[in-house]
Amino acid sequence: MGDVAKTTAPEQACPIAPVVDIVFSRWTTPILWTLNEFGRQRFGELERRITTITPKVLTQRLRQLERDGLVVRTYHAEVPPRVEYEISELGRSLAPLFAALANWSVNLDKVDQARRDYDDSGRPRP
Amino acid sequence: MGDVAKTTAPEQACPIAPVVDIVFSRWTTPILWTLNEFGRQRFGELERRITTITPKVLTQRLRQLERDGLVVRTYHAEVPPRVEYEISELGRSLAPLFAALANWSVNLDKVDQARRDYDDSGRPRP
DNA sequence: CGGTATCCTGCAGGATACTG
DNA sequence: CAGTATCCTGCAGGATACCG
Repeated sequence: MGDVAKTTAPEQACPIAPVVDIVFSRWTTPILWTLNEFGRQRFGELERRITTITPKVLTQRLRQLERDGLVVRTYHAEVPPRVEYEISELGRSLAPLFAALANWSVNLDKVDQARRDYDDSGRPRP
Repeated sequence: MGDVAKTTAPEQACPIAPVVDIVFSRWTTPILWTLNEFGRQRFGELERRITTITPKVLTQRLRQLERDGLVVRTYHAEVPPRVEYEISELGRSLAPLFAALANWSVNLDKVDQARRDYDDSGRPRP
């Protein structure tokens, strides 16, 4: 014991921050969601479904997710080449999390209302 | 029916994206977590607990969270001024979500392992 | 088809200084 | 104490072009 001191990560006394970094970094949510919803699919399909992402960024994020073990990449050495991505077992273990997120969506209109209240109550105030 | 076409938000066919934007935008997690853990507290306390955040950014995020109805700000017109922040009812409704996140932390070492495997297996490969 | 390689840009967020 | 006000910078991510 001793060397895995965890270094008490600077910005976070917050134990969930590491998970957030992995799961909710930019673009990862739509990618994982899409893979989870539509199953194994090719690069181009993902590109078409996540309409505003560029191939460069899609590649970057997929690599990151693959490295983190959340996504599995399968390369088929054919002509033309075919690559398929699917969510891994570990990735699938996020499902309850995503479900919880989806459930919380019922509160979105409360957020909207709060924003309206805040905005036309002239805040920020002293 | 009809007018709430949802506009099929460009980047997301993904229904959880809006929640992610609200709850997991930069710094909001440690702030909400801290407020949830240590209860109502003053600006300075938050600043000290979230060690690497600057006052400017802390203010920005707190305002955002206040506007979204997740945090309540109370201003006491004393000398010196005293301001307290606490998590709102709506904010507290995120607790199960955070719990789910915390639970998933058990998988962090799997992620670590996956990274090690990926890295010293010489990937990315064709 | 499934990516790289380059170049470029906006803007989140840091540093620093000041105030009601 | 609890913020603003300024200024400045890095780098995530867009646009575009090309390749095995």
